[in-house]
Amino acid sequence: MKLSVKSDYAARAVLGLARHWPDVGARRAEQLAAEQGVPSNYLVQILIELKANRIVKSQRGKEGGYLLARPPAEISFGDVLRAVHGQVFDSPAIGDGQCPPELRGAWKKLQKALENTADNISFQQLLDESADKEKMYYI
Amino acid sequence: MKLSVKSDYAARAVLGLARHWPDVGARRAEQLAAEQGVPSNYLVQILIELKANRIVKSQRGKEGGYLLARPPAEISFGDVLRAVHGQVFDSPAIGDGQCPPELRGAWKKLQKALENTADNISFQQLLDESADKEKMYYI
DNA sequence: TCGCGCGTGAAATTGTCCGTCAAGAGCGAC
DNA sequence: GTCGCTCTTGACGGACAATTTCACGCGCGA
Repeated sequence: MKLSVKSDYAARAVLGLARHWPDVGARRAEQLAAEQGVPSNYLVQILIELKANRIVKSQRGKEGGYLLARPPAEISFGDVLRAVHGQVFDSPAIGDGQCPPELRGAWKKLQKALENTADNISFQQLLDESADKEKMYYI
Repeated sequence: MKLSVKSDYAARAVLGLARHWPDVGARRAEQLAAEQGVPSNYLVQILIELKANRIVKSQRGKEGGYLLARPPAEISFGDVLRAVHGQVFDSPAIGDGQCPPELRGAWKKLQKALENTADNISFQQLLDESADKEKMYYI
């Protein structure tokens, strides 16, 4: 029900990187953290998890930093959520044999609904939204 | 996002009570707890919250106990979830001014999806499901 | 008035989240 | 090769919520 700030931070970081796609240069973690209002030491941990799930890539050394591992259109909200938590949605009831089967079905329905929604939001869409909004201001 | 066992316990309790609707007698908390595999002292607290939200009623004294406050058809999963936690879905991002508006929109989309799904599952449906299943075994 | 079961709050325990820190390892520049 | 920059990794600790148990007061029927 209540999701952690971690997922929020992760989404912000990915969006921050997506805004520079397909820029060649990598972005430093600290810079990204400052820009998104996230404690940098914490963001680093999140970025590592994102990297383990092939959502971002990293580059060491001078001029190093992070960049997206694939185009924003191929990264969904669900991907990011699954990267930082194990799953998009989890209820102890689903794995509990004591739970009546009707209830388990209900929990799974909620799970499906959330996963489908999350998987259908790509970061490309978010970029397009902000682009549209700018255009509106422009007119 | 992992939701707590509390919501699971609450759902089980309501379903347990719904199975006896519209029986007149109240069901004792301890009996309900044993039947659903829930620590009884914890269940009592949950029942109090459910009562505060007009989902169940209580009766004191001998022959006392709990019973549904309204027909199972008028109790949704969303009602129960809102009773035990404050909201069905909450992200710190939604109330955070630092969060880019596109992201806030995305979080709200998830929120809406979950709430709609939860509100569209009534406990009457769950009762019907289990009835259907029994019928299938019967054939 | 007595017994039964609800009502309520407090305490103990546990676990997870959030954030920080420090030492290690790879890459490029010189 | 050495130096500086940056990621990498693991550990640590306080804060906070979830889970559970306990103790005692209250209301209802017999």
